[in-house]
Amino acid sequence: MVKPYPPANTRNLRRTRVRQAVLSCFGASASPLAVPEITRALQRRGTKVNKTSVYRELATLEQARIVSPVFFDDGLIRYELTRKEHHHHAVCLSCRTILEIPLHNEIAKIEKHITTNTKFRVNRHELKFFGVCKNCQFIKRS
Amino acid sequence: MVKPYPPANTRNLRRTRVRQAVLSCFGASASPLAVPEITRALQRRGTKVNKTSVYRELATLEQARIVSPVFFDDGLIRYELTRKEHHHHAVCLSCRTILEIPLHNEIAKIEKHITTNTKFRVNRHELKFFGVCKNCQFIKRS
DNA sequence: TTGACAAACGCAACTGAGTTGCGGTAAAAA
DNA sequence: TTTTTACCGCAACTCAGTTGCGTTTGTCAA
Repeated sequence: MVKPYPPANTRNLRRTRVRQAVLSCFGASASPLAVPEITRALQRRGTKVNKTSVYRELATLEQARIVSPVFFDDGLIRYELTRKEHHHHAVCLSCRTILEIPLHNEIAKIEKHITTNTKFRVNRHELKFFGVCKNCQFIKRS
Repeated sequence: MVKPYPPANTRNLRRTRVRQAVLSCFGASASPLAVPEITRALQRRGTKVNKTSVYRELATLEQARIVSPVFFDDGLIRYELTRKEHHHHAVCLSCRTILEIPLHNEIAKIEKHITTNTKFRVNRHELKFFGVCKNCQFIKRS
């Protein structure tokens, strides 16, 4: 299990059926997950959960800093376990696998450049790459 | 009017009421526009348009390379007039204004770095900044 | 162990973006 | 003017995400 950072606010977080089920999905997946994916995954393994509960569970886990939202271009709100190190994502357009790419220093430099040049105060950024992963480059497509 | 790039495929594009109305919105706005925004803007000025027509119009304009989609984190698909120069966006979280920031070389360097290190072939990327623009930094909030 | 209380849950109904099918309208060519 | 077909509007739909509300359940204190 990955340790959350910053220290999660787990006060008042009960050990419940839905919570454990949702967290187990994150433990089993390398990629960020959206509600429909979580719901389907749990249904497949026979765990019945209401979608409203999953939405609320993710809101709770986000507030507790246990998960963080990730946005791609399909309109879904995905979540991943909160990490200490800021990182970026590379989405394989063939198999939809999501690679993690840490680029802390490079972007920090760019942010400084923007602030000094345009007076826009940058709070946060989002950077993602779309392309084809190592594996899929060697797979013939029908 | 900004010249589109690459050269737009305007064959079979008729000069119609909805098309002119939608294009006029892009001419009047510095920020990327989503369908609900376009529809509301046109209604405000008394131009009645069906939302389905606007969706289809944007699909047509995108295929003709006249507009390009832009994605932020609110789930809406926005569009802007296609530009020759690739650029990035900075979203002011206070007034929702969208600044344009060209960073061509910096990101190209990073992409090369990724390809050589991870063998992930990058097709395109998306980079956006969120923060407070120059103007809003000097406005007191209630 | 039990009772109380708040957190958590499920259900139904809703919102709002985006899509589809189809029949009617109109721009532009013949 | 006629013909062709791009374009348009309407109704009905899908699907992610939200809200209200009544019920269940985990936890803690007595």
